[in-house]
Amino acid sequence: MIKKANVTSTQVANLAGVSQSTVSRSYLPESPVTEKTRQKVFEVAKQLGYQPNAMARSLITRRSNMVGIVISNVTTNPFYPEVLDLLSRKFQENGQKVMLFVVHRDQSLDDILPQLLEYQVDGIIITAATLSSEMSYQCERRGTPVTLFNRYIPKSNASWFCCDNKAGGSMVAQLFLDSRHNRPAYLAGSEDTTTSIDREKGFMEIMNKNGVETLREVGNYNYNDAYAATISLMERPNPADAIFCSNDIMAFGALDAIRSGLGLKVPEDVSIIGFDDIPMASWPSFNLTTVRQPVRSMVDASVEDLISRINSPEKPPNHKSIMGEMIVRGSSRNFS
Amino acid sequence: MIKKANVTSTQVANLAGVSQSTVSRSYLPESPVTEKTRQKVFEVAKQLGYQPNAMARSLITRRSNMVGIVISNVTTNPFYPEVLDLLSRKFQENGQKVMLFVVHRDQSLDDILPQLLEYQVDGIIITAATLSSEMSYQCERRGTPVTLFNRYIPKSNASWFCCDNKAGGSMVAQLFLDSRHNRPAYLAGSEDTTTSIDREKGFMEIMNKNGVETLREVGNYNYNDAYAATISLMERPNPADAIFCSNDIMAFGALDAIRSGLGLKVPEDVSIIGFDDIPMASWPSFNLTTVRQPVRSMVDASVEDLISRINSPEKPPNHKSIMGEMIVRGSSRNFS
DNA sequence: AATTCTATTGCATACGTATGTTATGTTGAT
DNA sequence: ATCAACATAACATACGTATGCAATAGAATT
Repeated sequence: MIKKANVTSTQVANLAGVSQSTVSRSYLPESPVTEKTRQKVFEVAKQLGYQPNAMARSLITRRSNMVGIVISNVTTNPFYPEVLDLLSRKFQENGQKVMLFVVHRDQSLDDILPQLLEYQVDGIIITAATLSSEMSYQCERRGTPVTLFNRYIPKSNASWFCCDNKAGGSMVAQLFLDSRHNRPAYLAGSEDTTTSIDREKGFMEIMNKNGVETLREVGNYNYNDAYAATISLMERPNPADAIFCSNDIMAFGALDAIRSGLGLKVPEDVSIIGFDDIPMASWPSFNLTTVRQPVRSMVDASVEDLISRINSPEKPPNHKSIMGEMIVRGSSRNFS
Repeated sequence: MIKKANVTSTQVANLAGVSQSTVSRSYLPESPVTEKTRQKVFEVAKQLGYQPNAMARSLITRRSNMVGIVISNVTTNPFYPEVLDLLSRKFQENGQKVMLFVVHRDQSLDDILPQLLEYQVDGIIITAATLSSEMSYQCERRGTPVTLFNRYIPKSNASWFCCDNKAGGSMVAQLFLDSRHNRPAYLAGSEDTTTSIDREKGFMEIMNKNGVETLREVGNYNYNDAYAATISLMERPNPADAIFCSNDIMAFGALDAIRSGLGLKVPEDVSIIGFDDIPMASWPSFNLTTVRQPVRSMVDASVEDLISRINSPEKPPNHKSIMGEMIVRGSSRNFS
């Protein structure tokens, strides 16, 4: 239960024959301390194994240099590990440590954000979950900026950076129409996510404009549900000839359902298009046509926004939708 | 640059007409404070939006309730997101916050661990990277326990919990022999990892014992290298009829190389066996025979070990190898 | 050599909480 | 009514650092 006592700046000071404040200043880059004394301090510090205590420092400076990342679906969708990887790398480059929370369906953000605030994080990035107005208010009151990644909330003072999901959905619809499909289907992700809602909106807008009737099923952004939904989509009397899956993982489920499950061919019998362009999409097994999310731009924008609002709390939140790119591969047919 | 001033326990105390220490004690479960005053304190706290400051608390208690997780390969191997998910969930259940570092090939642990120590983490879990003896010493000096996940280091005071990789390799070899393969190959992961080394050791031990000559290539634990290595393995005059891939992702690369790249059949022409049993392995596209790592047991053991050593720093480190399980699917042939 | 000025250093305090020790109030017994 | 005994609350201090201000030393100028 008893932890070893830490080496403190005072101990270093005593042994080096200087004051504690001089030790402290030795670690601040542009503090007025002679190179000679700084060297002496470092020497003693090394000898004692001294390292500044970030908690004590944060207490004084009111900056923890920690940001909170709230993420989910880390195991069900490879898109999120990639996001996490990029986010954390970018924060590290900016000298920010990352406090991570992986949330599950049974957890509420309202239980997690207070923990981040207790630990005085300088800012919070939230992806794959939504923010209650109560929590939004708590963060605002504390002056802790919040940035949403691929999510948005109508009335809040959070920033958000999204892929232009609606435009992405429209691009897919247009491609289906251009390649003469006439029985398209939308395979929705989780119904309560803005990503799935917006992709559907963009998709339907084009289909409606062209008077094309569209099928619909729900795959909840996971492989198994998508597999089942695809079977039911194809066993109708008048089955789909093109399926837009709201993410790549569902597209893989659809592919497997069609090929292994039903013995049909892609894209001859059905075209499949996904969303995300995760690395696996380019594997020969899948060779998936999909809308590539501009992950890097989205991450860069999110991190830069958060850091800039950390440094200038008076700045207003920012919002931006970034265009995705259609990556045409072999799972969608060209013409008929 | 100026952060809003926090609400402090002193402010709550003043408004509630009690002392600061009483406010503090109100938040400690079994402190002697009347229910009536505690309620009054909470009421005022809520009104002011007060929340205890975890940094100040840690400074006093010498416990941060934070653990460090160091991980890598988060984007290249779905096994690690799963590990991360389980680890972080388990720590959350135990009231520990997670400070995350995602390391890349160009980063050294020696730059990362000091940052964790600065932030006074109570303990550290390292996966997918190896620990220098210098850093091991630094952690020991600080009394910060370190637990390695699926890695081990001969001389150090770190705990470690691994899959029994050697036994796993032997199981695969035995299965190949039982099903009458006579031209086996080992597709290695990254050469400097104990996981790949041990799996190879177990595999080769059985093969040598039975006097079976074995091919070898390196796939560096990634899809693309494995794809290329498999091609070269199969284009020899006397190609392999069974490939043991040191993880599932490489097995997928091998599968794609054999089927899409070479137009051969699995398992008719070649049997493929992987290692990990990530969720994708059971997808119809792959239907991969593989050795399932006991992730949950490994995570449970690691977390419990770390927490117990946090609470009792005098405890010695623990080591354990946990048996994996052979999951037979369609990518390996039964008999010939 | 005396004086002024500047570059370093030391002193004292603050950050927000936890906790050992002392003081206060309350209860019950005599 | 007095006093002991106990349950609560207040007081004071410590955790390890950063930083404004005062003090000092050293250099530069006359």
